[in-house]
Amino acid sequence: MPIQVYSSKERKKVPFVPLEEGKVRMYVCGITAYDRCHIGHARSAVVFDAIYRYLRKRGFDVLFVRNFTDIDDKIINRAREEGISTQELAQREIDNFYKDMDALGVLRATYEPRATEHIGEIIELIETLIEKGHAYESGGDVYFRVRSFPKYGELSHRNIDELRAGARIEVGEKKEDPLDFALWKASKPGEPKWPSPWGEGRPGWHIECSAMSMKYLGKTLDIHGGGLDLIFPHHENEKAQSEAATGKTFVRYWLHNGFVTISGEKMSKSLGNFITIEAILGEFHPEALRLFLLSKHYRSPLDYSPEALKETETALWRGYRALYETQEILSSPVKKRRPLTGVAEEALERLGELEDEFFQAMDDDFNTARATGLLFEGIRLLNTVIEEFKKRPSLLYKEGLKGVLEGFSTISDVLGVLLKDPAAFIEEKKEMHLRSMGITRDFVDSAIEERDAARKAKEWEKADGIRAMLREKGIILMDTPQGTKWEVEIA
RNA sequence: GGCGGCGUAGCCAAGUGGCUAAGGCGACGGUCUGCAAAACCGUUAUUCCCCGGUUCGAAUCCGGGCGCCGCCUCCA
Repeated sequence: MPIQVYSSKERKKVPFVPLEEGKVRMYVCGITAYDRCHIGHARSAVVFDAIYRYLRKRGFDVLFVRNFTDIDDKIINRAREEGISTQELAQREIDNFYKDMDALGVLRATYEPRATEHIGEIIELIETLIEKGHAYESGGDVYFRVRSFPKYGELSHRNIDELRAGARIEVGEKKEDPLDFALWKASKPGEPKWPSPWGEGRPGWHIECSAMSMKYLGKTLDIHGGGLDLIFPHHENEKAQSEAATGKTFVRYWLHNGFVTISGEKMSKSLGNFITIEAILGEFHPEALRLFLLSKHYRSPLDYSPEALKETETALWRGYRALYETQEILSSPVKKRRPLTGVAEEALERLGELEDEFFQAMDDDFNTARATGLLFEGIRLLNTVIEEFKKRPSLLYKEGLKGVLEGFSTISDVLGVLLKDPAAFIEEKKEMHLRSMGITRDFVDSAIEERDAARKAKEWEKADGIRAMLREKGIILMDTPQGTKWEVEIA
């Protein structure tokens, strides 16, 4: 069974068969580098990162391109406001992008091209379009002649006549038709500019993606992705100009992720209600954000709230705790080969089935929501096995767990969560907490010692008092057969 | 006006013709514990917005209704 993907152009799930067997050419629209990334950018990046990871896990050789738009109106305006150059601004925001993406575990693409580094390719493409009659120069600008491309509207399912009726006609219009869009813009005084056959200017927004995707991936891509809002006009225009230039299908599968809403309202830069990745990471673990973004199907809207993210973080913790205990069992010195309990045997068997089901889930239009369900079913089963081991330790548990852990790690690899060393993850959280509370490890340790003494003397009131005191500082004690351990309260 | 999506437990969320309607968070009961915490076990949707229809059989398909949302403009 091949992978099924929902393609926006067909508006249904279709079998995914790449152009060249075993190879996937994938392009995802990156950011316009003029401001910090918000949670919507995070969703797009994380979703396509999971898709990228999955395709690789599935054995494809994936060529993945994610671009940076480093020249456009918004960048020019913002740079002017800040009194810096557009290059400085773009570079700063690209650095910020990497900071956010690294925290979220988003892998680097094979190529990460920038528009300003491909002016030559852009000009060449525009020249081709002019030669073929699909574009025209007008007062230093170059426009794409939309009506020269009959299939225009095919992707976004828009009727060209209705679009024309609704388009506003600007005064002093240089276009032949209001629907035509700019491929090249003549530069105004003081703006960044590049020489071209039509005078000094800069590329329009849509043309860079066509030029760069075709440079690195060829005339036909397998997957082109981005947020739902890019379908029109951005992707429609990309498709039109690319196909007009090459006469070939530009993209075989168009994938679009749904929006992030905040309290049910659409979030966007223009509405000003956006929340940055940086702000969220000040409060929550980046992995919790990543898991949250993957916990719903990528095409559905996803509503953000701090409460929802806290729930996800709680669940993530449960996962790391289970992994930590699993690790302890694997390194424990048991030698006896006592038989597994029936409960443990069943749990291990079910655990062994999870990987196959995970592939089924991801094959079905990258259903990461179902995949996260399987991940947590796995966590519960792992804990079940751990409980049974504690009752009657046996070497057989170690062997059983080792065998099952590989399949489990396939899931966490692709989702990009639960990958850290559990002990280190827990320690990291403790360090952060101690620092923010302004207390030292010694303080906690000596309080625990004092409490242990009280417990030995059966001075329960005193012992409970110490526990309550630590609890107020967000530290939770756990009395185990191996002594008292402590953990940090979540969020 | 045109196009599209959604409505599943207290909340979030999979499932789109037939296995016990995944999973998470929360709540309650139990095991463990001096008491807790963590973890596990059990309970928490006889039913999937409402009304009709198709079918041996529907949360899933069709028709109608109600409610919510998105796109059609720069935007992940």
